[in-house]
Amino acid sequence: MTGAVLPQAFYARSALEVAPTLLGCLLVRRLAGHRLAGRIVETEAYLGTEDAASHAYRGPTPRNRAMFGPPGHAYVYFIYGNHFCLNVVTGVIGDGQAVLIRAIEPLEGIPVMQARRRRTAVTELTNGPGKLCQALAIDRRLDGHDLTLGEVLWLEMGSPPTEPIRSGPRVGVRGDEAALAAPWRFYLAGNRFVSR
DNA sequence: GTCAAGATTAGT
DNA sequence: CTAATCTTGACG
Repeated sequence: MTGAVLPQAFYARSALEVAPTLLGCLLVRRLAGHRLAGRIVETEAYLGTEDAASHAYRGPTPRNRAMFGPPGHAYVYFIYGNHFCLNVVTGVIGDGQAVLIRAIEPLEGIPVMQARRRRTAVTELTNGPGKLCQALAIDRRLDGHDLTLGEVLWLEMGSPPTEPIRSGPRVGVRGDEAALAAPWRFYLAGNRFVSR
């Protein structure tokens, strides 16, 4: 059903299954009475303690504790002194798996997003993990938030994407050779809101 | 306490 | 290509 809030069962699978399945789903933010929403066009899967590129690689810490919690919750972290990134936790408690939302196609509340990002052109509004968090006012306060409640921040079922799904190596990661080579980035081919 | 690195972005 | 910017986590 299009528009239905994604239930916990959706997230309770491997990040490698969830990441491509999220493409075409809606990311929705309720902010001061506005509904801000966009279609997910790019994701990356991060596994647990066996994935050298994952924040979960060295086990639980105060920062990544949400990753080891229940699926369907948000993991939001701060990076490079300026930016927040949004993940959805997948698998089962203790796995440390998550999917990074890297880009969305803005659909609803675009003027509000533009105001938050100093009138950025629509194509540059949410085509990156840090950019979409700024546009949707996602920060540390939403770390650990339950995305299945349908309040404040959640995901909804969308129409199946018309664009083909592509995959490739993850962007900007460090780690061993296996982590660098793993094709765990998923995106909609030809969509202009995919990051660059 | 100290320090290096970071799942990025904007600007030259 | 490089600077910005500051939190985190490892080490001691």
